[in-house]
Amino acid sequence: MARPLEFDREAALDRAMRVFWRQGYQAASLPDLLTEMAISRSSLYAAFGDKRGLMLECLDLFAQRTLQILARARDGQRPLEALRQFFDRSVVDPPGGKAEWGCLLVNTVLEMADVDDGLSAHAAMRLAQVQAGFEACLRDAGCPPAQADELAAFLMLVNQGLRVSSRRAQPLQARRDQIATTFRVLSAAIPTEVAST
Amino acid sequence: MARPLEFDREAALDRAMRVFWRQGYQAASLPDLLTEMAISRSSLYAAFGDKRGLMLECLDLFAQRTLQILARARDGQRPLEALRQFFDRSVVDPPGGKAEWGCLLVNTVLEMADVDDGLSAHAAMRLAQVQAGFEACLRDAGCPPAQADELAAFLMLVNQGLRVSSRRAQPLQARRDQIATTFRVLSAAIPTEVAST
DNA sequence: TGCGTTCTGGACTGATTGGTCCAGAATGTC
DNA sequence: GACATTCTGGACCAATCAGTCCAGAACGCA
Repeated sequence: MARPLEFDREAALDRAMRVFWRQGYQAASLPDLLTEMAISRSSLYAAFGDKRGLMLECLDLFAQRTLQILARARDGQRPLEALRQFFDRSVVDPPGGKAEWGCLLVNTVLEMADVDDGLSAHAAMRLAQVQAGFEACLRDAGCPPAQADELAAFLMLVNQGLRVSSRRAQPLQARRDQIATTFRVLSAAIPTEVAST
Repeated sequence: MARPLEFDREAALDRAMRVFWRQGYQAASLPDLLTEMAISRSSLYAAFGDKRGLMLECLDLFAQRTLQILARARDGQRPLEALRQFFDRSVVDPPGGKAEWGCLLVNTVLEMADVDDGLSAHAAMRLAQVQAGFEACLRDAGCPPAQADELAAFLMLVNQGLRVSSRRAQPLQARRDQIATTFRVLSAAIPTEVAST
């Protein structure tokens, strides 16, 4: 054995994720990535395979962090309040990035559909996991399964829409208003015993 | 004067729009565009300037058609029913394209943000016009101005979310369900005199 | 200290990109 | 029919892309 470590793989992956998040997959060139990650070409290929492999790991990392946000919000919080907090956090101060970059998963689903179906589908799959998180949260709130499924799909719709709004250079307040409207509209539509749980 | 016409500019623009719509701006290569448009390189540059100029015209064309759909739906229809019809149509059989391609404006806003801010902003501006169309429709339904503004923003949120869902390979029925949920939730939240107008 | 292994910087490659250019074909006018 | 003008196909260009490769540096072990 010799020369045991190379660089901080985790930190480099985090940096790469930020580049893909901000610029998208295609526009993120190797030089862009290498500069931000502060490693050399050979190191990248040795550690992550190729650009596509790096992207897959970034998608997984982003999804994992998103699920963490949701999990933390659920901790000791009324389920519906947890969901609202999740949206607020995503749109105001996402950890490790800027709200104006939207959501890496949503960005990738759109950008890579019909370009690299595998990448798009992978992002879509992770998005489905987040939706499952919404559903679990609604069940906790006492929603019957059928309604939890329906409303989770609706919340994912709103999540996707918000992430698009985030990239439209709309003022922060406009996005806050959209969240407020969503939950006002939502709480008017679900049984009161759920809304207040 | 000599050699008066060259090719059908309008038809070529329509073909180009489909390529950008399906593949996105960056992934649509000049060869891709030229093949689909069935013209030569020189003709494209003579008629549209460059790839970016062509894209700008495609965005305008897409926006114009989207507004037409909304206008036609409003014609002799209860305003709220017109909106529902607009969403159904967009998600089921958009004219000149496939629902699975989502919305060219939404796709472009996301793809080109932080890559070509001008293009992204142009798409966002057209999207704002569509939102203004929603607002006008709600006013027709008797919404007070403040509420029309708020709900139009909410409907745009749903529109954006639906267009993302369209690219997630979700079955058509799932998207239909999301529309149904949206309007069920929506009609529970607005004054009954508006909902029934 | 010296060996063996692993990592790394940078040169290199072939393919593809958007864009330019020009010779020649096509057409309306006289 | 000849000219002037416009359009078009395809060769061409520089720049950039992702990915490969190798010589040498860096380190652990003995």
